Amino acid sequence: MSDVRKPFPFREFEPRWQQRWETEKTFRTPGPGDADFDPAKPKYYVLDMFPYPSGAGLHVGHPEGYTATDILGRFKRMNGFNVLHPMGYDSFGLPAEQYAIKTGQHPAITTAANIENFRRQLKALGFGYDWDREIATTDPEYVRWTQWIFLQIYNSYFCEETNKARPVSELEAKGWSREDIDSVRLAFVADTPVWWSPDLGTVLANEEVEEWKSKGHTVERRPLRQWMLRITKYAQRLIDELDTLDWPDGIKLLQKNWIGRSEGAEVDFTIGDKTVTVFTTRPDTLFGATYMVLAPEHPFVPEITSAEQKDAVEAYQKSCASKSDLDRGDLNKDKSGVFTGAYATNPVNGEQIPVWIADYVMMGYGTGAIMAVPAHDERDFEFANKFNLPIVQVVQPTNDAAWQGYTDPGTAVNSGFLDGLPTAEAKAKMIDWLESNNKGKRRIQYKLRDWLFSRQRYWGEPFPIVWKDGYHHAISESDLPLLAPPLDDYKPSGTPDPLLSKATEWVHLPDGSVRETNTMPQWAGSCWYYLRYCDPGNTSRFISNEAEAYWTSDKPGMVDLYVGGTEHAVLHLLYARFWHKVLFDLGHVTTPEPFQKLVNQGLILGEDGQKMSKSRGNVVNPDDVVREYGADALRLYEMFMGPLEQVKPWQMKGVEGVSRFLARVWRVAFEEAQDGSFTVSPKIQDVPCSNKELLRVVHETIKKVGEDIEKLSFNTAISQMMICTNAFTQAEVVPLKEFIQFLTVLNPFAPHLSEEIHARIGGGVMLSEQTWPSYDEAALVRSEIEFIIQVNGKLRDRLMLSKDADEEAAKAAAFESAKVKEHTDGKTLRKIIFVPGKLLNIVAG
RNA sequence: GGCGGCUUGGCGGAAUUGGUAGACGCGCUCGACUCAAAAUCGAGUUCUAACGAGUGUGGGUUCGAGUCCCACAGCCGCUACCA
Repeated sequence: MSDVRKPFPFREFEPRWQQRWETEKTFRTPGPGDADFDPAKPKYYVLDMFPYPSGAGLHVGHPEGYTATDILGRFKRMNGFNVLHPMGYDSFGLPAEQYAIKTGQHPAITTAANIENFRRQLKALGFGYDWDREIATTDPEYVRWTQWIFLQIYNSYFCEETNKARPVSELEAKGWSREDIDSVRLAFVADTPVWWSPDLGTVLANEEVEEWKSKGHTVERRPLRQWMLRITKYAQRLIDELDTLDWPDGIKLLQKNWIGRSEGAEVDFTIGDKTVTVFTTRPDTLFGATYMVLAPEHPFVPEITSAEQKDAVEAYQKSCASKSDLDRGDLNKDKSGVFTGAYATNPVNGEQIPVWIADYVMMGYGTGAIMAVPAHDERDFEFANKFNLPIVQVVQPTNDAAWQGYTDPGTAVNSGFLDGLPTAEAKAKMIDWLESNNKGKRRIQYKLRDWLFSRQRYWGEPFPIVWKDGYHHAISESDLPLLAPPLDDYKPSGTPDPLLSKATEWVHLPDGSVRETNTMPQWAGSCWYYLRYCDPGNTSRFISNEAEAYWTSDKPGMVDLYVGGTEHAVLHLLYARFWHKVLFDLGHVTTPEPFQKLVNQGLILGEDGQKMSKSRGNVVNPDDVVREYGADALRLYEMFMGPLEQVKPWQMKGVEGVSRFLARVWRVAFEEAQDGSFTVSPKIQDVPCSNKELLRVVHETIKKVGEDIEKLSFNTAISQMMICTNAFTQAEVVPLKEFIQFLTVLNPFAPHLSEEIHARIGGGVMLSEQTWPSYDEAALVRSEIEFIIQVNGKLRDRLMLSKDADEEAAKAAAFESAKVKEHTDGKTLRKIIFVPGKLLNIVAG
């Protein structure tokens, strides 16, 4: 089937143009330091989320975003911008390592092969990337600067006064001790309970646990020494500075919810001689606290548990330890818990309340302890009912709702000095009371946790850290990049020791110090790659000041447009913002944010309307589409499917449709001879356009396509080009100048076909090097316009009238119309609505 | 449970500030070309025989609502006992 004659010879000319763009470096982007760099030219930085080069190759989701940015980039180029539109690979990652475990082959080999395949596929789609700027996060030179940035973070602390990162050398100068400095570094070591998978040989992030468990791997909870990044210090800035960005509201909200700011108070309860602090957002309900709950892992539990309850408590703790957070949540909505036998004293009224442990309280949030107010908290209410604990009303609902389980604001009752106050005021008054009596304080709590930054994998950046005498030390910058040595085998050892600990010679240094053997997570490389594109060959800095200054913008975010999938709404986009802010604080970059405008492309579903997946057998391979219909057809179809941001199903028939459109453009230009060769159509003539209607369509197309590209509304731009092509097809004469203007407009969408036609009809300089045509207002004007005539808002007739017909003229014409008369005869005229150039509505009754 | 998004012909989708609903494409029907078919070109295609009705459902505002307001339903994503 694949060898039938194609309506236009894309298999011949597409690779030829790709070759030419490559050898001539058509899309090379000059930057500061280059001989041909023009600093006066405005810049435009349009960025794709770079792919993980999997063994499966590109899927059709990749070219969706990539084509969109390519069209925009080519368009901006044609409009005089110096466009930075780069591509690279996020090439560290578990699959290459899993393959290494199976075969013993070094992951670098698999990775290189996958990158080569990705590059081939990307080039076959004709994207206008500057390939000289291509980067891979696994390149030693790239690793070097990832490690260098890590060291900047490691050598910084968060200064609360200035709300910024500062070098720890400032603390050294102030005489801080080594321990004190280590306790405030933005990169620090902590013993944290983590999810450890023995057969994968690594810890997993919370969000990875279910995925790997479902694949049959075992996962257990273990306290391990881990590197953490103190992202929580940036929580407030990460929320506040979202407002300066041109991102979809949904994504901003997602990030805000992820960071999860809540305002409330810490309240100190006492249990015997111990003080247990709880966090609450409802200090106004303190009088209604009838029991206390500690997380099962809370450190005080063993100490406060009574002898009678010891066995029950320990059994309960054990059963919780094996459950994942998800088990504790979704799968176990049913409340469970055990009484510890201890009682706590409520600081506001001295009441003794029982202390329980229950897995609905998490150690990781707040203080790991809560005061339970069952009357006004759903979870506490459920728990109290199950275990017959007292429920005391302290809020009077504002409506006639029942007070049991009423969680909305209301009026304080049974609450001593708070009685009669609305909730908001009661909260404030209680916090004042707690602070002045030294029983608690105002507290802002975030859901965001510090970032667990170490992995026990092999295929990641090693930490540029050595250990000596129990302290960690940065290695010298001149020793970067620090690369992992090849291993004899990549199988996990079955212990939580990182894989790199197998490389004993590498680990043990002559001076007696040992290397850190953890590696960085895959997120590290993607946190700053957009910076490296600006200055990829720099050997003395991660980005030169000149390149940074030129490619950055006067807006808070550096990159003008960033396009990628929603799956990165929180993690990648939050981590990259965090790193950028640290670099900003330290003076290495001049904008506070990395990405000014963000657009999420919608998922492409399979032909069956389901998510594409191997198991469903509905996956579309872009290589097949290119072979059958050509790269231009694939590009065009992906853009014609619907709005970029929308979820939409694939339809192979639709690819045929756009392919037919391209064939029609081809046939406007050429006639096919008997032998299958193409000759320029005699309809193409180098004459002024005398066809006013055709001229108008061409200029409307120039205008609309330009406007639509700016709006990223590619589907409507294509439909306009189809209209224009149909007009050319039907015209007796195709004026050369207008046809070339059309080809120029088509070029960003279908670069190969438009270049080929243009070259064959003798157009001269490559379209990719041409400027975007301007449209002529005069050509757009119609002398007569079809006016809509309504009676009582219903369409009754359409009349051709002069474009500037006034109300009187339109009215006169309307009352001539039989169709109008039919609906107005015998009625009283009440009102006339007239919209110039558009419509006349006769209100009669 | 919470948050977000979506709902327009047989299908993907168009519709400025509220102003011709269904652009463009797919599919389908008919015609031309052909011995024939494919391809191509041309015509038609929301439903209804018609009157009319029509943008998930019910209400509202307006001369006029796919678009604005209120209530409801259904799908899809993300998140999950966050105190």
